[in-house]
Amino acid sequence: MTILRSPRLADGTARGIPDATVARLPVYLRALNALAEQGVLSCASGELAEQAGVNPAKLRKDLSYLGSYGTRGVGYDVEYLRYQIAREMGQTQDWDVVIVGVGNLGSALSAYQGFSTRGIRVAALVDADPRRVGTTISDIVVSPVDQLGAIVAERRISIGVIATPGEAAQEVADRLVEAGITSILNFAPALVQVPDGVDVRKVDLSIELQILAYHEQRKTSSEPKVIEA
Amino acid sequence: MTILRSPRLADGTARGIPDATVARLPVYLRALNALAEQGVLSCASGELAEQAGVNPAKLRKDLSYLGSYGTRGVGYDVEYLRYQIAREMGQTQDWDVVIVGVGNLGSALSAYQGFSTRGIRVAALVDADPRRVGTTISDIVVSPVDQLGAIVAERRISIGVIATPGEAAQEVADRLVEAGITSILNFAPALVQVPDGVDVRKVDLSIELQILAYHEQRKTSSEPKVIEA
DNA sequence: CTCTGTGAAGCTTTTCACAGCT
DNA sequence: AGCTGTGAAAAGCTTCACAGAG
Repeated sequence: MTILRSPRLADGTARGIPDATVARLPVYLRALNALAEQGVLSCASGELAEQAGVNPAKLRKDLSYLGSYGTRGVGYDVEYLRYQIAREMGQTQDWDVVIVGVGNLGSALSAYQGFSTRGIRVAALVDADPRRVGTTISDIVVSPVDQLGAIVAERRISIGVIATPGEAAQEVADRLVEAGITSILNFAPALVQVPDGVDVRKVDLSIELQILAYHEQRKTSSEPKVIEA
Repeated sequence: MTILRSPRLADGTARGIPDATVARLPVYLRALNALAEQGVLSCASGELAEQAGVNPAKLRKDLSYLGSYGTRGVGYDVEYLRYQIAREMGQTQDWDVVIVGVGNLGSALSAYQGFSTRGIRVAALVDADPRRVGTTISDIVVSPVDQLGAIVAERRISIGVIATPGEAAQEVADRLVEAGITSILNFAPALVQVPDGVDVRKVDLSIELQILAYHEQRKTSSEPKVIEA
């Protein structure tokens, strides 16, 4: 898991945006799209921040890493800012992804409506189970794992999604890396080891619920704050 | 979105574990389970940290917020530590959750194998579409939205999962809150507003891929680092 | 000697508050 | 006057390095 960092390079365009900011830029993009749909042409940091669910100062600081795209005394041009963020995020092109594992989760991801409007295209599906190979899911024919290399090369895919059970995750990651994938989104409840230069992000569905359960427990158990004599 | 914080209370048991630590405790729990399955009875912070994919110092610091459960010169008793973390996380009980929206994602979540072993039980499914109401998914009959209050009260559910399209998210959140839910996991690509005292966590599938795409873009574009004359 | 538990240092992220542009 | 862009302060998180228990 390599997360490239270079806090602030002093060359032409400002480079090296903090991770926390990168994670929020897609949120701003969505907020700007919502405003654009409502016909809003221009907005102040406060309005955009509200749409995005962040504090206005944080929003301005985040945007300042990209450049000075606002107008003092006025605010931001919705369309212009939208384009600038999209460009910075690499969203002026579409990104093809391959999903490995077409069980319930993999199938749900293949059908997910939210991807296409965010520059993500599910380009290929792969599964190890011969009974699933050849079936069609969301208009895509499922390929066998051993064709991964060919698919990735032919379609120039650089992002892979692991949607298999935890036990298979490491082997799938190895195959993805071998096939030339350099970014992996891992939904399997397992750590995967990858060589330098390959990024991995992990989404763990149980962990999110476990964190909520923790807070839930504290809400109910800490209510009677009795001081003992 | 209320995230309760109280950095360090000086009462009996150490209270107020940092958010970052809470988010990692389930990872340690999984690592400990893996070690227990391999028959390992005791382990040092280094081994456990490796299993969990973190730095040993961070692991020890995290555990120190719970208490002193290790033995100097030796390490941690796997079973004992597992129990202590589980207790802290509220995992000595099972948590019932209700999933709203049984489209592809909701169905996948209902069938997700990883929940049961982590103390999460999908207790009810709800959908607004009358064609889905009454169908059975993963052995659970889908109920109509207007029964949410009754279901939540009867089964004493405190955690709700939103797996609807973005447009429906706010209304679903309102209904969940009205029904008495105090923790929400939101998979819909939209912000939801909730009153104080209700926790919301958000998982956004596109955003994770957009972040990977950003790093991917920089990998390829910054390769030829040519200095101009 | 080994490995934990933890102050202290270092780094990142957030928030404040205001100078400066329009 | 209004709102951005940003240094500087504050808060939070990670890592170091070592005292101290076994």
